[in-house]
Order: sequence, then structure tokens, then C-alpha cells
Amino acid sequence: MTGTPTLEDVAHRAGVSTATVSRCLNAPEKVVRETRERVLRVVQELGYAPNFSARALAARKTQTIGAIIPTMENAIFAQGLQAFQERLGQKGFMLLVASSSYDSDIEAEQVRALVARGADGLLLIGHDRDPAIYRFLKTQNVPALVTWAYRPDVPSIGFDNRAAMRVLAQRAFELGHRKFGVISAPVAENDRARARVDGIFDAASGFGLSNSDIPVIETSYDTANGASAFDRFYDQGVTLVFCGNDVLAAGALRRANERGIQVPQEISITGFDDIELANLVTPRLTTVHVPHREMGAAAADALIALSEGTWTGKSVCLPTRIVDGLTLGVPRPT
Amino acid sequence: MTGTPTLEDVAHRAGVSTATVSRCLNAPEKVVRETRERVLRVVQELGYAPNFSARALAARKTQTIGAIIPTMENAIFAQGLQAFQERLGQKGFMLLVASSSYDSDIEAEQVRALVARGADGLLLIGHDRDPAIYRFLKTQNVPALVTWAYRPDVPSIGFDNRAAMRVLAQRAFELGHRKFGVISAPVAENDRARARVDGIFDAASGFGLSNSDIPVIETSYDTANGASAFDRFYDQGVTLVFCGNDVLAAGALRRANERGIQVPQEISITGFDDIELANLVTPRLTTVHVPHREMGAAAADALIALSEGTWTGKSVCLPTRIVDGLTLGVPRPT
DNA sequence: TAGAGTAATGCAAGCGCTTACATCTCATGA
DNA sequence: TCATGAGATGTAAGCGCTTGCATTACTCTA
Repeated sequence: MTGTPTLEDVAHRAGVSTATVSRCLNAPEKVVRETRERVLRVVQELGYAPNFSARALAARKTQTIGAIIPTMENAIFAQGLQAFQERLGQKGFMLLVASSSYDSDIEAEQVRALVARGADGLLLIGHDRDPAIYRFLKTQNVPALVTWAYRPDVPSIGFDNRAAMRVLAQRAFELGHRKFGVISAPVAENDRARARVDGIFDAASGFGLSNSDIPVIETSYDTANGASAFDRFYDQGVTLVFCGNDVLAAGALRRANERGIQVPQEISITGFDDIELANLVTPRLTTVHVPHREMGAAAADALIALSEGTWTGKSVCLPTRIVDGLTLGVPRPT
Repeated sequence: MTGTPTLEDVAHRAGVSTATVSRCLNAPEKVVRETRERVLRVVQELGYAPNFSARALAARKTQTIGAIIPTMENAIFAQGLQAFQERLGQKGFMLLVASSSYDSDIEAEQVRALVARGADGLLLIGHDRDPAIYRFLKTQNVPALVTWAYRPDVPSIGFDNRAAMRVLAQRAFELGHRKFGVISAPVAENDRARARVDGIFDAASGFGLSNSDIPVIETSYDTANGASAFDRFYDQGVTLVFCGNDVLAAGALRRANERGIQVPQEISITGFDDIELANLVTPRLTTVHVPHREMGAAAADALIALSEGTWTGKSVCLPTRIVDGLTLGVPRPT
């Protein structure tokens, strides 16, 4: 009984078997009240805390959920992850995090690592990944939930990137913009980025614009990249730059400010995500609001349900909405 | 041998004992080459992956490090944590994250949860916390590392919040500012916030200003709070507002912009942390750069060393530097 | 009052791995 | 030739918990 107290120490002291103590902790209704109270008192006295490794080994459950996100440095993931973690914590689960740096090989490796660690379920971002990963997860019997994107056929809690961007683009076209550029995150292996660009294409075709007329610059997540892409588009004389996310848009906007280019009088800029940054730059960014926190919390609930076999089976598509900032205006007269 | 392969399956198939397989994986030098290669081949064939719960139970090590941060939504933590996680991953460790929402009771609870989960070490932010937590950690024999703050007497990897702010304040006073206000995060249970304010006091005393003359508004981490605190100070006619972090500063700056108040001509504003945001607001924020990524990576190394008993025992204090933005100028003539 | 039924508890076999200790093999030197 | 010892491998006892099944203690019914 030296060192950390174990179940057995508690059992001894309470005069019951370890089985009863275990039940008190995990299925209190199976133990008669008197016994339960006595046991719980001893648990208190001893400051007993279960050893999760042992519990995990015996019960084949770790009460741990893994999440693999591209990077926590992106505020949108940080925010969603925070909400996810909070909800998980409330329900007695812990969060194991890994990051992929937008690299699918690393992601696959992390999936293995998390499964080996016994994660009861995995949070994944977006749909694009090697089918072998899904097969592996299936054989290992570890449920996965896709977030930040929606699809009815696999468990997912997200939103419709394509439709959201379409709505924004539609509005821009209605304002009269016809000559514009798109700054997007690299679309390879990133269905969300691709969907956003497709949303623009969708809206454009309604205005008689063909995809081949739409210049898209793909560049990685960084304000500096947003800035240089902006330069190229500005020099081409576009009246509007759609950005695949707020960070790119903030970079573009900063460059516009640096060059003394009036936004939106001379050129309009739009973002996507509605991170706090969007509201702090000058002028305030016109962007698409995504319910990151709601999504994170809902994802936690879903993943716990999935791991306990009580999942409703219904993916959910959360609503997004346009945030009226000050960076989208009518195109300047040519 | 149905389901996930175990050590025993590998042992059988390779014609050796489980002990040998275990040694191949954990101490290869103890196994003669021929055997080792045969075993590893079987490991490949079977796609064997060790069960970490079992390993943890038997070896009393989980290869898992826990981190408790106030919130991931704050970019400074997200960035440091990302670097921390990456380095941990490179060394075969996983990251278990918990958040405290700046609440010390929640933090204490999370410490227990992480220890129960078998974390081999804990990353903590700042020094302020109930000594009982340190005692608990000591009896549980779980090492902890303090970050984002420095102190030579406990394992820590951080920087000198007080000195950094002192340097910034010194510069402001040299420019002539005498009437100013401080917007700080709540200093109770937050040694970092307190140190930053103290840094201002230090510098102020060198200019014959006494602490009681310095108005400090404590408010929680949120741009809206920064904005309203700014209003109060502006209306009091200060020429400068020191902010305890960039988020508060960004909020203050936004308000100034909204009210059409010229920064820094009419009033100066400074931040602290140098998150990306500082560089995106207009005008660019004058702030203090903190090496979050270096700190995160160094913390990972230190914590692993600590958990393996190879820690050098030397805390490290990383350098900070002032970032010359455009929000600190000479005070307007009275 | 005996027998059946049910609720509470105990027993003990694992869960998959690590590791102290025992055993075996074989080269070495006297 | 044989005791010696070093190196390689095997044996088996846990690590702390969960859980199917057995046992015990009661309550109820006929």
C-alpha cells in the first residue's frame, strides 16, 4: 500500500472485493447504496485514482479520442479543437492530438500511432485521404469522424464549403464583378479548398463565365503568400480577389494597404472562415462565418457516441453565413 | 491469432519467446542479429503494432506527455503547442492536451486526470498554482516543466516577462510619455501578466513615477475588452496605453480606428507576444517578440529528458526583443 | 416452511506487455 | 579436457483493472 493506491488497496480498506470497487466506479447502480458509499469514502480518503493503462488494457477502452489536424497554428482549427477538447473533458474523455502539416503520409502515420495508443475514436479533417486509411481503421475497429466538411455517406460533422462559397461569389457577381482572381490553398488532397474554388465556379457559370477564364493561384497558408498573390492579380487589373481563407485574405489586404490601394473602392477582397482576425484588420473583412465551436462540440458528442456504438448515423451539415465586412464593394468603373 | 496480432503471435510465428520479441523492439542490441531480423520480418508480415496500454501497464511508461494550457484559442499557446507537439512526435511521444480556461481548480483537476492517464511528464504554463499541485506531482513522481515564464529554481523554459516589458516601457518613457494606462490580463493566479505589469512599474520608477499613479485595468483576454478599456483611458487623456498582450492591443487599436483616433499621433498603443495578428492590423503593432516555437520545441526536449532522468537541471531563459511597429510614437503635445 | 427467484458480492481468469532471473550455448584459457 | 563466464534466449511473475460466472443472502410465494 505504499506508493499510489490501487483498486486492491481500496478494496481491502473497505472490506470488499476489487470487483465491487470497480463496479462502484463504473456501474454504481449495480452496488447497493450502503456499500457504495463506504467504498467511495475510502476512495476519497486514499485519494485513489484509477490507473487508466490498466483499465484500458482490461476493458479495451481508453476513454481517449485522437485528433489529427493539419496544424494548430491555424486559428480555425485551434478554435474548433478547443471546443472539442472541452466537451470531451466534460464527458470524461481525453484528447490526444497529432498534426499532419497537410501531408497525407504523415497523417497516415499519425493514424497508426493514435490507434496503437488505443484511441477509441479519431477526429479527421476533411475527406481527402488514401482509402487504405479507412480500411485500416475498419479492421482495427476504430471509428472516425470527418469534420470541417460534410458528406452524408460517412460520419461527418461539418458544413458545405462549396455552397457557402457559391453564395458569397454569387453576391459578388451580382455586384457586377466579372474580372477577378482566386487565391486558394493548394487543392490537391484538400477537398475543402477544392470545394471552395468549385463554389466560385458554380456561381460563375450562372453568369456565363467559364472555368478556364478564372485564374486561380494556389499557395500555402501564410499571409506573405496571400500578399504576393494579391500583387499578381492587382497587376492584372482584376476588380476582386476571392481568398480561400481569412489568412490569405488578411495577407492580401495588408499588401493593398501597404501599396495604398483602396479596398474596396479599387479592388475587393473576400475571405472565408471568419476567424477573429477578420474583424481586426482594416477595413473589416467580408467573409464566410463558420461555426467552429459548435462544430467542435458536436464532433465530441458524435465521436463519443460512435465509440460507444450509439451514433445516430446522421452526419450533420451546419449552417454558414456571410459576414458583411467592408472589403466587398461594387467594381470600380473601367 | 484472429484480430489484432499480439506479441505472442509474433513470437510463435518467429519461433522465439515473447521476451525476445519484446527485446527486439525495445532493446535490439540485446538480441543477436539473425534472430532480430527474423523477428522484425514477422513483425512486418503481421503488421504488428504494440498495444500501448499493455506496454504502459507493464513498463510504467506511456511515452505520452500531457500539457495543460489556458486555451488553445490564444494564438501564442497554439503556436508553442504546435512546435511542442511536432518535436514530441519526432521522438516517439504523443501529446495529451487539456485546457484550464485560466481556472486553477480546473487546472488541478486536469493535472490529476493527466497523471491518472499515465503522462510521463507535464507541461505547465507559468508558475502560479497551488503548492499542493507540486506536492501531488512529486509524490506521483511525475516531472513537470513550466513554460512561458522563467525561474532558475524549478525546471522551466521560458522568458523574462518582466524584463521584456521593462525594456519596452523604458523606451516609451524615453519618448516622453508620462500619462499612460495599462490594460492587463487579470493578474491573480497569473504570474506572467503580473510580471508584465511589474516591468512597467520598474521602468516607471526610474522616471520618478510611483505605482499608485499608474492606472491598470484588468480584463480578460478578448478584443472587445481591450476596446472598452481603451475607451476609458482615452477619455482620461492618456498619451499611451500599454497592453499586456497583442489581443488586447488589437482590440484597443480597432477601437481607435473606429473612433477615428490617430495612432500613434494622438495616442500610442503597445502589445506583447508578437503573434501574427500584430503584423496584420493597421498600423502594425509595436510589441514584444516571444520565441514561441523555439520555446515549444525546447520544452519537448526538456520534458522528455526530465521523464527519462537525463535532464541537465538548467532552466532556460530565452531572449525576447522589441518589434518596431508603428503604434508607438512621441506623445502629442499637451 | 421449503423452494424459487433475484439482487448483491466475490472469485479468478485474463487483457498484452516487460523484465528479473534461470537456463542454455559456446568460446576461452589453464 | 573441463571449469568459467559471457552472451543469447526462455520462463514466468507480475502491472492494475474488468467481467463472466459462481456464490451468498434475502424476499416472496404457495
